[in-house]
Amino acid sequence: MEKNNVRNKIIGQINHMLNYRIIRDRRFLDDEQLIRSEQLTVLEEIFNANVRDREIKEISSHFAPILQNSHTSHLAIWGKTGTGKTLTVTYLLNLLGQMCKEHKIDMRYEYLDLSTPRPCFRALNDLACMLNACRHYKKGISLEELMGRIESVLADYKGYLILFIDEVDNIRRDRDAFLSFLVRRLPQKIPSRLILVFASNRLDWSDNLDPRTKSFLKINELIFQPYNAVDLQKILSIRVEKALFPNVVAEGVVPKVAAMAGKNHGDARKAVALLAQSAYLAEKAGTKITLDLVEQAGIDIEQDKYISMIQTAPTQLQLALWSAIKAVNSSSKNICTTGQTFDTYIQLCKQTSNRSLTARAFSDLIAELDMYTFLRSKISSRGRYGRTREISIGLPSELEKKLLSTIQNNFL
DNA sequence: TGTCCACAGGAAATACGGGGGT
DNA sequence: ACCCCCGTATTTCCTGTGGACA
Repeated sequence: MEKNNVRNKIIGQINHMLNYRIIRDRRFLDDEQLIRSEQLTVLEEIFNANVRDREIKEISSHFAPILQNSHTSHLAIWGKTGTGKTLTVTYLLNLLGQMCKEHKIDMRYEYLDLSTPRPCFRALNDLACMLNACRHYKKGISLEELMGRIESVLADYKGYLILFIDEVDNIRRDRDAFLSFLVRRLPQKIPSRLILVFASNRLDWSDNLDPRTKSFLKINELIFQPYNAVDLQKILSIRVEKALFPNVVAEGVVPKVAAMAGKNHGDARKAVALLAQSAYLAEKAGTKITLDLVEQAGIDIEQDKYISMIQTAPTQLQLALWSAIKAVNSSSKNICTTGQTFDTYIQLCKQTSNRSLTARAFSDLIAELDMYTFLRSKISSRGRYGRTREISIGLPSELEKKLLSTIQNNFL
């Protein structure tokens, strides 16, 4: 009996799902899953919708001289994440590559992705690998040696060499060494005509640079503005068309998604993520994508952000949040002081056999949690009862519970 | 008006750890 | 393999502070 019930339920659910399919091709809701050529197709459609016109114009006119066999300067690109720097430049350089082929001009282009921070050594090593100069080394090879190898593989190449360095500001430590190699040394050692393209999401990345290096970079600057709501709508419509079945999107959904993403940072990736989550919810609920679902998706994403942030946070920060939640909940007024929280923290450290930090360090942790809005803390003076932070948790209780259980799981 | 609470938060000292040089 | 160096995390030490209370 029981079994049959379950069976029927499952079958019913599956049938229901089949009738209410929303997502046709999930991959188009997540760029990571698209292969290069598909990414470029999507991008082409976006460009066709007149998005990023100004930037495209600038970049192409910057590189145009190559086709007449004359030289052009380096290029620095600035823009926040999700403004399409990487894709746009990659696309244009590919195109340029084809055009050069047609014009029988030697052009080679390499893309160095520094989206995860790494020291000078790694960056150079990666660059060398891309140029087929050597394999990956952990260590045991000097910077000098690496540079030498890079130079020697390029020794015979006389055409244009375009190096696109993405997220330059991610080089820790001797950024100067890396850059001055690229900017000052490399051009002198190799016969090719070197054009550097730097991308970064910090406007000030070139500020604390060796002035000599800086002056060698006769840099042309180009700024990618965040997408506005209109651009985002165009981008989203393309995704809707590719990823979803027809007629599953309610009136006004796309503008709403665009508006929500635009209000934040104009980050296209976030907009697409929001659409994806809405679609997922709709499929689960067996309805069209409605405005309410978009709203819910926004909340989900927001909450996920908190949870993944705390999950990847250092253990001490997790403990601090745990103790803050615990202390606040056990207090009568839902407010407690730094001292109370710290006491709770010490207990928790004992329980979970973790080393505990000093009150001073703990106070910094609280400040950090406050900064990331995991909690509220405001300094208040209680006269002879001292001066302290009044700590309270400002999160929705559902999220608070989720956070708490995530943290606790980490300490099992 | 002075005292004193219970911390905040700055500065300097010190511990730590990973990676480079030899 | 070993040592050194440097950036970061944490500790130590310290000065500052607003208002209740006597």
